[in-house]
Amino acid sequence: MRVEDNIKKIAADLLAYYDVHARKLPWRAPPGANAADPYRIWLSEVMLQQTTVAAVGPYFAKFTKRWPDVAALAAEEDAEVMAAWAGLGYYARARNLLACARAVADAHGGTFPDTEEGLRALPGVGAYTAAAVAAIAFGRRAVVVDANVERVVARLFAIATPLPAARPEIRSATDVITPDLRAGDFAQAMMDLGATICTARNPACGICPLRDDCAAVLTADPAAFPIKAAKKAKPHRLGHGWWIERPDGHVWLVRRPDKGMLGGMRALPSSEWNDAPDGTPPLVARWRRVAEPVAHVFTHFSLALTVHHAHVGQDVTPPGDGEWWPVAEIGRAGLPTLFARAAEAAMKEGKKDARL
DNA sequence: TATACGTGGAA
DNA sequence: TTTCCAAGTAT
Repeated sequence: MRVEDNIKKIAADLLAYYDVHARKLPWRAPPGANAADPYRIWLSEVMLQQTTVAAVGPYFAKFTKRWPDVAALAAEEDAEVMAAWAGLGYYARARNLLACARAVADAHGGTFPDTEEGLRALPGVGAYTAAAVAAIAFGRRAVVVDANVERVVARLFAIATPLPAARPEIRSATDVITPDLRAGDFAQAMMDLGATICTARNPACGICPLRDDCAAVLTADPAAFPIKAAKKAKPHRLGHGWWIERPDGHVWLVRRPDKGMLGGMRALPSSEWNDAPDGTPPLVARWRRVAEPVAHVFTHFSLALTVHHAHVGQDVTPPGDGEWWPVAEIGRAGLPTLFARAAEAAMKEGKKDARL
């Protein structure tokens, strides 16, 4: 068989597999439906960045119900969107999501650009997302490379170069096997394959539709591809958080700066997070320390947050910008997971305190 | 090119 | 328990 035929066989095999086994996902137009809605495709792609399908599901449902189109999202207030995103992580995505929605609503007349280049210029839309939306929502031929595609392609061609150095090689190999027609389906098929068969661990090579096309399956350990550079050790940091409660059952919440960890999110006042954080509370009060620090693991460090709890007078205002939030409504504040856990620990401590 | 940036589930 | 990993982007 000629090389070009072999290349075409890969796309043909994969699309045949997809026609039968495509996962049914909320952001995929059902068979026979009208063309995909670019808003829903874009929203799902942003939510899915570094995030599992299972985690995205409820958030996608919530967002599309509350904000059915890009104009509705663009018109929403920042705090509402940030709170709705709380718990999903990587909060820069939520800030960029709003910026992008407003750019589309204002600068593009409410319509998403339909080219990779136009999409790429939007906030929070990188090489992957631009290619994915161009292909899936607009039927463009685009080379879509995410972690699934990287893994599948590295195995198909047994690419021995370690990541991240292998990226250019993987991209051009993906370009070669991407068909002119159905590039969107091809991309989604690659991702389905990577998520269900060509998985990172214990790939199911025995039932893989590309088994006959795969170089790695002929090696001793197909799962070893792609080769990856060793990871750095994760440092451990300490921090303090303060739960300041008023007699009328309100707690003091701050909004974190846009840049940095948990940027733009509501939070408890807290210290810097490092080897030896300053444990000086934001105000003078009778502080109780919650016995067990809240342990939390982020992407590049782990944190033990010591939570402190105090009741203050009704007329007290802690320093800095913030707001009094009803404790009974703390679930609606949109606290990121770390601070949701800290709040939980503080409230537990508060009940103990009340019994004394 | 390397680093910052969340979270929860699986092995 | 620990480690890895999931539809990446911005700087």
